[in-house]
Amino acid sequence: MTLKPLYEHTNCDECPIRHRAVCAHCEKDELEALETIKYYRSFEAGQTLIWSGDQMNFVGSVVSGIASLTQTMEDGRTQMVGLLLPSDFVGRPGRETAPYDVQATTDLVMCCFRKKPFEEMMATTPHIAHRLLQMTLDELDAAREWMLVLGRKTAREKIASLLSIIARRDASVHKTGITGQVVFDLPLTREAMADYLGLTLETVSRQISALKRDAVITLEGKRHVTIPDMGRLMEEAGDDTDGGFLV
Amino acid sequence: MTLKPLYEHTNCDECPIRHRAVCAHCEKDELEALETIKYYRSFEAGQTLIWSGDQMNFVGSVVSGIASLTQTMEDGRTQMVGLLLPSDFVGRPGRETAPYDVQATTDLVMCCFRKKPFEEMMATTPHIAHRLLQMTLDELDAAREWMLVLGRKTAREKIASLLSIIARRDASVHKTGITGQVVFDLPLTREAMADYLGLTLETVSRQISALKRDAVITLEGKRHVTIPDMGRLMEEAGDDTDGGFLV
DNA sequence: CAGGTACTTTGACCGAGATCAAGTGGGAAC
DNA sequence: GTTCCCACTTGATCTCGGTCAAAGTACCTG
Repeated sequence: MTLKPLYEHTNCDECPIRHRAVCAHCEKDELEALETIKYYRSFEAGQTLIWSGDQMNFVGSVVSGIASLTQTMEDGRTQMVGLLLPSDFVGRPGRETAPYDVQATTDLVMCCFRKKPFEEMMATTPHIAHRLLQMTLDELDAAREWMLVLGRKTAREKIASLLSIIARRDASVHKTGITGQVVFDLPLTREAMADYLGLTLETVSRQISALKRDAVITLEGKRHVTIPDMGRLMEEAGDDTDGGFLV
Repeated sequence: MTLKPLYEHTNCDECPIRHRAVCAHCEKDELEALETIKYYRSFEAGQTLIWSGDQMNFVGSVVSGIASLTQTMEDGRTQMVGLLLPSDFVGRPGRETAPYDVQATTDLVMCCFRKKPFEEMMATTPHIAHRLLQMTLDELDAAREWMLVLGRKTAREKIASLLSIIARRDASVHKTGITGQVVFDLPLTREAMADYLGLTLETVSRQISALKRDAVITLEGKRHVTIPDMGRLMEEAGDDTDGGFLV
């Protein structure tokens, strides 16, 4: 259970998520103020950072890795309600307790701020509050997109939707286009995908096999995915293909 | 198609949603500034205020009635992704085009602001921006709550969840407790409920009949609902009953 | 009052996805 | 190498909710 520090930078200038995180619009002096209240934490894959109902005493940004927000019913049924990628924000200023479990889906590094000082900064630093509003509105859009997926799409469309989102995000990070073929590693287990999509892991597995059989995707091992034709995948996802990819 | 003005007030002091809307935290002078850019509009039940993809040239608050946000796939499958009650905010500052259809589910009165001036005010009026952030975070929570409903609950639990939410909101508006029996009118058609819950209208109808048969609810006519025991309904919804009702 | 329209209910049947139950494969520990 | 473990795959069967179809009900209009 030894946690090696996976991060090499300690100041914001070298921060890989600097341009997208809550602090994106901060001026030099604001950034310096933030530096005084920030600290890094690492988590191992599978760890729960925060339990639903817990006191939240920090907020922060995902620096690397993936975190997920999960809701669980008494009988054990679980639904993932958020997938937090690098630069995404964790925590809710102005609220005492966490409404969901927050888990490290992969090994994870977070840039944390103690909650109180951060809230105080928000009040005095419009750039932070404004950026947080933008990010929250984006998350709300993403959540509503998922409501369509959960409520109305078939299992096959759900899988295709998830793959297409991961592929597009990956392409945008690596700055490769999304016209030709896209290659990436699935950062989620079949079970995590099932929890995200409101399916069982068996159905996830079956549908991935079906997409492979129909040459919509290619698999090397269980996790390494190649999408030969993004347009085809988007069709399978039931999305409008007439241009205009969001994000 | 004559639209009678359903609102009687024109200044913010008498506004019924004054204490909950975006303008809730505004000082007198800020309110006066808002008054100069605001105007009221009425819509009839069924009307579409904004089509997905449209230019949005106003934002605003629901004063009375109910509006809904809807996403539609090419083949006609639709999913409601937001239910906007009085005081809820419509529109997204900083974005050009609407991501969803906005429809009047009942007759509707909106307090509108032209978008440009409103965005300018937001930049100069921290009370508005801050309130909007709060409201957006609340909506995000609500959206995530719905993701659990859509992804993991049974048809019966879905209906019970919807009824419980409407009942609790109604109780909070009328300031009646939620311990004894709760009485309200369903503001949605069976089809709208189906679109909200990711079901068909037949299933909605059947499950409502079943809840009636099992004495979880009582119906007078199609829309007038009595909940004899809120605790029982919450159990049927699969929610934690151990206290702590949100909102 | 007759007829129309919009909303709702109910029935019969079917199929996508859940459930239950074996397997398979690959990496790590011994 | 062998064993264990865990993530994953695949098969057989069942079931909840969807689909198709037919009535029923309330309200509005002429």
